[in-house]
Amino acid sequence: MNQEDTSQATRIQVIDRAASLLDAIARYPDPVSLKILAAETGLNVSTAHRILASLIQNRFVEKDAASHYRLGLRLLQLGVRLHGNVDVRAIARPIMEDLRDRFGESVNLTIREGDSVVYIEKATPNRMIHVQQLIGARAPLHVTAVGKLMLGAAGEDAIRAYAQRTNLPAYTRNTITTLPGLIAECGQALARGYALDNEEAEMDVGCIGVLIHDGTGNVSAGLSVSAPIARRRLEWVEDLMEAGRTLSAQLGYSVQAVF
Amino acid sequence: MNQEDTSQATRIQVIDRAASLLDAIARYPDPVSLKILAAETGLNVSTAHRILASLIQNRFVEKDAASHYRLGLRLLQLGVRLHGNVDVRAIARPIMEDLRDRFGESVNLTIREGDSVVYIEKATPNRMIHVQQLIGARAPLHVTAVGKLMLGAAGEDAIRAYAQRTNLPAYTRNTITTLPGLIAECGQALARGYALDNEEAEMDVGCIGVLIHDGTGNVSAGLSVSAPIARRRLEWVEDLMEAGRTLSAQLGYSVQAVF
DNA sequence: CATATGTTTTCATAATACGAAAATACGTCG
DNA sequence: CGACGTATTTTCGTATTATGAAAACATATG
Repeated sequence: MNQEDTSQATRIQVIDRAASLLDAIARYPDPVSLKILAAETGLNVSTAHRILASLIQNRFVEKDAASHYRLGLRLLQLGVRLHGNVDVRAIARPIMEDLRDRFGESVNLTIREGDSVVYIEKATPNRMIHVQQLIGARAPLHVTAVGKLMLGAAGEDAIRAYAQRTNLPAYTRNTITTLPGLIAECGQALARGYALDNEEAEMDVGCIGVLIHDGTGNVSAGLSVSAPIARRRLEWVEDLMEAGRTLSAQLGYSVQAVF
Repeated sequence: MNQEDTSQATRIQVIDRAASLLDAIARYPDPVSLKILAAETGLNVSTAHRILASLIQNRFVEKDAASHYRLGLRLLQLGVRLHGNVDVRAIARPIMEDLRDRFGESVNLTIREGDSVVYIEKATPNRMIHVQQLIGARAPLHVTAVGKLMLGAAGEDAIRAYAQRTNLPAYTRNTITTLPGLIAECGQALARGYALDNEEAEMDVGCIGVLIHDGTGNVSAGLSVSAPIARRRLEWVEDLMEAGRTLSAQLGYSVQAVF
């Protein structure tokens, strides 16, 4: 009598519903009415109302004078406390700002989650035209510079498994969609220490990415510059790699292991 | 048979429990075991396990190889999309960084929530010793510079009600704990356009704060510098007020209304 | 003022989340 | 290596809990 369960495990209905309400609210830039939220989530109005009331009590949601709902501050409070990443972000910020000023382009910090990279921090320049990435946004590994490095670091078997799972969907006509092509690209990128994204995620956008390692030697994040393809300069590679080394060092990474 | 309900309204058990699990996880800097989480929240292990599994499916929580739990990226994703405040933060950041460089001290952006101010953005200097405020942290209105301005802007009746509700708890020996004292202080602060905090929240910490207004003329946030009291300079007041005016203007506030 | 539209509350009911206990996994020490 | 202690995960009958239809209430609209 229920819809197919996305992942077969035992789900908790209310939590799934609460999550979809939060998503629905997030989708709108302005506070949203109960009516709309109920419609968007397919919930009965009274159910939606009750769940929202509970979310309000827990400060995940706020309600304004007109009974319109918006996200609550508890989310911010929890969001900035994300394990470990909080350190990377704090440490990375000055470095990112420096790069942004040097290049005059957007600099992003990403981490891997599943088969995606997630943007966790950004520094954007004051130019009219620059590449904008929303914090929390995601992109598949094989269409981003940092993602390809992460795949390379994960090894050939992992790349095969990734390709199998995702089928390497194309985002632009430059997206790498063949397994041999991806393996070659990731390996090469890893070997030279940086990766390029030549309009593979979006036309007219080019990136350069490097990996960040933490104290235990694991890949903990990725640092990248994104620019309109015509403005991207390969001269940035050196600065970017240097910044990556600095950041990794500040996280306790020592390069010795390589030799 | 149940515990007293904190707020008499109809609560949803699972959501309350999920929220307290999230809080428990947030309390620890490192990933936490199920055992501990169950103990902290007073939940049955199997219940905690089930709820956590659901939170994981919804990406609010992650589980590492050792079955230890940490906060998930969905929180970040949602946290940065907070209505409206997202604008203030984005617009304020460069201004805050400028002030930080000018003063060499921590600059904070706060908003009011209930009887507290909540820190929503900060810019910290590179000095060894500086005042640290965690984003999402809270402080009562009457012990902070910005809070006193907000009280002043809310009017004398509101101050009375606030005093009644909170009883004006003392945080240091400088905290204002009398109603007449608070009314006088808030009124004066509002009139001159800035407020001081002279070690009222924490000994050795002094602040200067100003209000930020949005396009509709409402108080939307507060901007403040925090410094070790010995380093705080009243000369900063002008710069800070100017920054506040700039920020308010960028949010669409026009001063004309005052006259 | 009447009508329409949206929000909030109520309440009987069925479905849902509960938790004790069993099963499984993981270490650790003799 | 095997046996014991500890933590995690799964199972399953049951009672509690969340559900949603409908009624009451609030707010806009013509």
